[in-house]
Amino acid sequence: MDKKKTGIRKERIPAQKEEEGTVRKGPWTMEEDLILFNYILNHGEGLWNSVAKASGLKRTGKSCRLRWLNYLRPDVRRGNITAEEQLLIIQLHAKLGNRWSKIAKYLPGRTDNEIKNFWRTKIQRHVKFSSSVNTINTRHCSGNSQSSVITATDQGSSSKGFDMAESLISPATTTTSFHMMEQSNDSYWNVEDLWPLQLLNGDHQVI
DNA sequence: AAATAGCTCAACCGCCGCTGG
DNA sequence: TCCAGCGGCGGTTGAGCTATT
Repeated sequence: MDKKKTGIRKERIPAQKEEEGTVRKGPWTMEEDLILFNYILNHGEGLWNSVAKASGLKRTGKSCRLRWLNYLRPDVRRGNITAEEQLLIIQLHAKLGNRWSKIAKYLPGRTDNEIKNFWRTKIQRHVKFSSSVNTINTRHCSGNSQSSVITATDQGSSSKGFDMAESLISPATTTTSFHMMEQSNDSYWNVEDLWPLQLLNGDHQVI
């Protein structure tokens, strides 16, 4: 979305006093990204609590891990989920259910968060819409959570998932439901932007 | 032009499983 | 065996954006 071009999002939580020991929450700043990026480049992934402490970021280890995995990782791909990927997601979801991290493993460069968001915003809405219009037969698809429409409780349901995948990827639906996939690939600052900056080796200098 | 409804997605929360002491 | 710490995961939230009225 273009919102990403507009700069850093407003703090979700009102700017906290930067007291010693307080944990920062909300959107990451470019400076924080750079620090984390440099740190992981130099020390590698893992031991996230140590990363959080040693890097000087006032973030939790979890937050650092999430930021790295979902955004900073060099191999992360953003936006433009292809029709093939959509099909794969649908098929895998039919097999695996809401195992987003498992599904993500089959989609190199895609994060579980991205797939989860994709499913919720695109597929689930589509299914809801379709079921209300076409009364899709979902008798065999039992829900296992509030947010799940199709699940893998029935391991033999993969073919059903495939049926739905075909229906979703059909040209008609592709042009209607999926044309909104044309989203921008950029963000506030691209990860690529951090590569030259990492030469600064984490001295917090931001151009 | 303004209001508002709808959509997207980054980030948080809470739970669970694993591991080491 | 129990417990604490940690990482990983799935669900949820809400800010910011776009589209529509």
